[in-house]
Amino acid sequence: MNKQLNPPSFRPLYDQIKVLITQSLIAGEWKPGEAIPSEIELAHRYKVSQGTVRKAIDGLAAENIVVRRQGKGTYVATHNEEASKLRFLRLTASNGKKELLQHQLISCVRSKAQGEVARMLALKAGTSVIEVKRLLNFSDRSLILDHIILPSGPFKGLGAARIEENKGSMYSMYETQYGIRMVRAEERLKAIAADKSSAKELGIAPGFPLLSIERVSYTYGDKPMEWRLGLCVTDDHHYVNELE
Amino acid sequence: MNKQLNPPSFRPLYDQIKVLITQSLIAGEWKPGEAIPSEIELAHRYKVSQGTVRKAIDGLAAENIVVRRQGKGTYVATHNEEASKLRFLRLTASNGKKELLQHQLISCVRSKAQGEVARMLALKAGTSVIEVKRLLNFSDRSLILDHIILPSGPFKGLGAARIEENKGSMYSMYETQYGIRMVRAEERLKAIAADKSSAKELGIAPGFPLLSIERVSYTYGDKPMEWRLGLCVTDDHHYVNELE
DNA sequence: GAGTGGTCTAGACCACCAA
DNA sequence: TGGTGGTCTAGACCACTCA
Repeated sequence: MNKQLNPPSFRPLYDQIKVLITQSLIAGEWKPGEAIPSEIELAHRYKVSQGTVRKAIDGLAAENIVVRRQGKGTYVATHNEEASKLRFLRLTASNGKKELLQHQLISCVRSKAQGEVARMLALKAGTSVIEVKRLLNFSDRSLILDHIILPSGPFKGLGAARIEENKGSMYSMYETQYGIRMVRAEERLKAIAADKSSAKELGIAPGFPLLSIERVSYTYGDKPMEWRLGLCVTDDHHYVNELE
Repeated sequence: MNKQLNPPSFRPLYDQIKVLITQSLIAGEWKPGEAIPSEIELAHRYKVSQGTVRKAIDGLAAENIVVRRQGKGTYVATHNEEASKLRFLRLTASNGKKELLQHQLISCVRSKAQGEVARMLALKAGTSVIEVKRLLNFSDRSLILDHIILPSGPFKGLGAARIEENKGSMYSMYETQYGIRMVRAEERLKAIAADKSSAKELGIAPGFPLLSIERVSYTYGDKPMEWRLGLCVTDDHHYVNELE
């Protein structure tokens, strides 16, 4: 009868709890790798039942923001563990063998955000950014030429030295040095022909087909924080994907 | 105390219910597009609480096997709806425009499964298969050269005529004509140079970089049912992917 | 208004982990 | 043995759809 015609959108309780927990995460109340309070504790804090907190945490776990460990507790997800360090790297050897991965820094300079990249990172054109170029070597063969662009505001002090210290594990470094955890990423793939300079860096012939992977990574609250273009040699490697 | 040392693996009730529902799905008790019984009804049937059935269905919904519609019921997912017809097609125009998609059949012949493809489809080498080649045209430009291989057992009677009848919507045809719904797929992407024959079909120069997408699709119970190799022209298109 | 899925609660019990 | 997450239940109530 006297209901609102357009109820300003119903919002489940567990969703609101999820937001509250996310805010604490952003505020740094619990850092990557640490445990968050138990479900019962959170239930008391937010004055809801354990089941509701549970459902909120389920959502965070589904988004890889948090990791549950039965019998132990719920932990803030991290890129530091060896297993999840390369979470976004989908390139594997076609023969299935494991490989040694090394990085080789080419350059790390400051510059200004421009055009498409500025737009994708939601920055005004001209904003100061850090631009990194590097090679990734798989078992001593250079297979990926990475071009990474970061807003220099949040990544103050990031330079060649820091990158080397962290052995090229960028996502791990973002977390430990800057408290910024990437939650998800969007990629656009296409096949291109290697231009002269890329060919030289990768040790292949110009015109060689390369898999171009453009990636934008997002942190909590869906804020874009990293743009990356990887050019990959895929003669004996491939990019794996699971469709559901 | 007197617990089993290696409890033959604990299996939650809702998981068992999920299996039971899946079996009914495989048996064809409810066909794609139809509604399955309500949660309460299923709860009675399996002698469990509604919450448990609910969790089972949650799992099926997460795997896109089933679709929930609040206030109406739960439906067996289908590829027939216009929206989900191209669920596995990730190629979009770089300018974001919508495009008209048409298929153009090149050939459809019977042959024998061999080597890698036989292995990926879990078929013995020499098993009879159906081999389809076709072009996909985006707004009048040929962009994908598809090579599809299907076991001929489950797809009896599949030929050029059937494909044309269904206007090239393969997944939709598998469902409506054979009751086979693809649940998930695995893809391997790489960049290659177009060979002579592919270049001719696609109307490009030999050596032009192509995005090669090899896909194996699985039906209920993780049974591989289709192998597919798509060669894509990506000069003004790209493959989109979301990493979580 | 009846029926369906969606939310929320409260409480019991199970499986896992660590001390 | 105690604490944590995981399962299961039973029941109340809410939001959506459709006749």
